[in-house]
Amino acid sequence: MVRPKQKEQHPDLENAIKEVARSQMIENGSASLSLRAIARALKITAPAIYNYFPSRDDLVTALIVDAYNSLGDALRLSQASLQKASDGERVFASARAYRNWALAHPEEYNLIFGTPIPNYHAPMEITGPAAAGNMSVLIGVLHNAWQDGVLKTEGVLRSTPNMIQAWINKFGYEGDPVVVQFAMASWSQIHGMLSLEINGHFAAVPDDVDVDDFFEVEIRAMLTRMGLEGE
Amino acid sequence: MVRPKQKEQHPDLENAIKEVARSQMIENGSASLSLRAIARALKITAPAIYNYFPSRDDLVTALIVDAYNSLGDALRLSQASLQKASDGERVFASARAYRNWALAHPEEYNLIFGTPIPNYHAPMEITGPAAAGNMSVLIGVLHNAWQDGVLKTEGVLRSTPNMIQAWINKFGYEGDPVVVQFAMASWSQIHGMLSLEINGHFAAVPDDVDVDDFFEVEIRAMLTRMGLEGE
DNA sequence: AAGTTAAATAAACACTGTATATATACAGTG
DNA sequence: CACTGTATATATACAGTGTTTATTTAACTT
Repeated sequence: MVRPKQKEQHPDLENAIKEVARSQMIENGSASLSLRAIARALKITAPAIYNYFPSRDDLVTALIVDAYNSLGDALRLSQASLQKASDGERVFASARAYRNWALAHPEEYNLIFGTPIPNYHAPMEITGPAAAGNMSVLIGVLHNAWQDGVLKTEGVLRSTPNMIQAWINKFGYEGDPVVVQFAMASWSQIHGMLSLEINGHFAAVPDDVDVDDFFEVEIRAMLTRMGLEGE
Repeated sequence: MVRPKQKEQHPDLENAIKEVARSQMIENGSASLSLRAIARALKITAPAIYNYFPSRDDLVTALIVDAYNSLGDALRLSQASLQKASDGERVFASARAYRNWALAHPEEYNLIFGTPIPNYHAPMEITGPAAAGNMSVLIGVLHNAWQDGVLKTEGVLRSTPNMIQAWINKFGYEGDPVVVQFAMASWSQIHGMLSLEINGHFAAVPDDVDVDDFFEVEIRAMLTRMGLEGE
C-alpha cells in the first residue's frame, strides 16, 4: 500500500505532526526533535512530513510561532482576568504570568529564546512579529501607567537609545520612548532570571531551588524603579 | 600505517582538538560541532579523539570550562586594571567587561548559557564551581562596596530568598545576603540583555542594531538602585 | 470511464556519534 | 640488544539523522 485510505489516516496530519513533535520535545528535550521519530510515532514515513512542512526547520518555525502565541495568550489572560487593578498590579501580574508560562513550558521557552535545534536559525520575518505581539502586551500595560502619569520617567533617558528607536521605527509606538525602554528593560530582567533558572544556572538541579521569592524581590525592585511600587 | 610516527603527529593533540573545535564552532555555529569534522581537519580519524576525550560531551564540557575561565580572566582583568576607582566604577567596569567578552565570543557564551549541543547536559559538579568562580568576582566588588558602607541595602529583603541562601550554603559567603542578592540580580539583568542581544531578539539581525546606549542606561539604573550612582 | 493530481512509500545518499577489533610505534625491562 | 606491554592510532561497522528521488496508488475532476 502506498497511499492509505482516507479513513485510515490522521484527519489533520499537519496538527498531529506538531502535537507529536511538541510531546517528544517535552519528553526528550527539544534538541532531540527528529522527523523520523515523529514519523514512527504516527506510523508514517519521514518523507511524508515533507508534504506538510518543506523542511525540518519549517516545522520548528511553526512550533516557535505556536509557542509565541501560547505565551501571548497567557500574558493577555493575566490582564483580562484583572478588574480595577493598579498599574503596578498589572505589571506584576504580567511578570508572574510570563514566568509561570516559562516554568510550565521550559522546552518551548528554550525553543523560542535559545538555540536548541542544531543549525536552525529562526527566520525573523516570521518570528519577529510574533515576538513583537507579545512585547506589546507589556508595552500596553506600561503605556497605561504612563498615561495615568504614575510612571517615573524623569532623568531616565538623556536621549533615546538606538535599539529603542529601532524598535519603535519597526513596530510603531506613539508615546514616550521611555515606556519602551522600561518594557525592554523589564523583559530583559525577567528573561535573564528565567533563562538562568530554567537552565539550572542558579542551582545544581533546575527544580532543586525555589526561586519564587528571589523573583518577587526583583519584580518589586523593578516596580520601584518605574514608580509603580504602590502595587 | 596504523600509528603515525611521533614526529609526524601533533605535539599536543588534546589542545589541538580543542582549538579546532573552537574555531569550527565560531565558523559554523556551536551546534555543528562534529568529531568527524574535527578529525578531518586534523587528518586523523574520529575515534582517535576518544583517546583524549571519553565522549563528545566530555569535549564539550572541556570547552565550557575553558570558556568560563576565559570569561573569568576578562572579569578579573577589568578589575586589576582599575586603580583608585569608586565602587560604582568597578561595577560598571565588570559589567562592560562581561558584555564585551560575550559580544566577542557569542558562540562560547551560548555554549555556557544556552543548550546549543543536542542532548548535551552540562555536569554541574564540573561547571558549577567554574561558574561560581566568576560570580565571586562580581560578589567581591559588591562586597567591597558594602564594606565601604555605600550599598543601599535597607528594605531590599524582608527575608533571605531561598535561592540566595542556597547559593551561600553551597559556595560560602560571609556578609550581608543582600550583597549576593544584588550580584544575582545584576547578573540576571546583564545576562538577560546579552542573551537577547546575541540571539537577535532585539532586532532582525544581531549586529544590526547598536545596543550600547541601552545597556549603559540599564547598568546606570542598576547602580542607582544599589546606591552606587556616584560612579 | 479516463485522466490528473495529491499523498504516501521505498530506496538511497551523505552525514552523525560511538563501539569493537586490530595494528603498530614507543617505553621499559631482562 | 631482544622481548614484552602499553599507548595511540586506524579500519570497520552500527544505528541514527535530514533530505532527495522515483514510484505507486487513492481520490478528485472532467
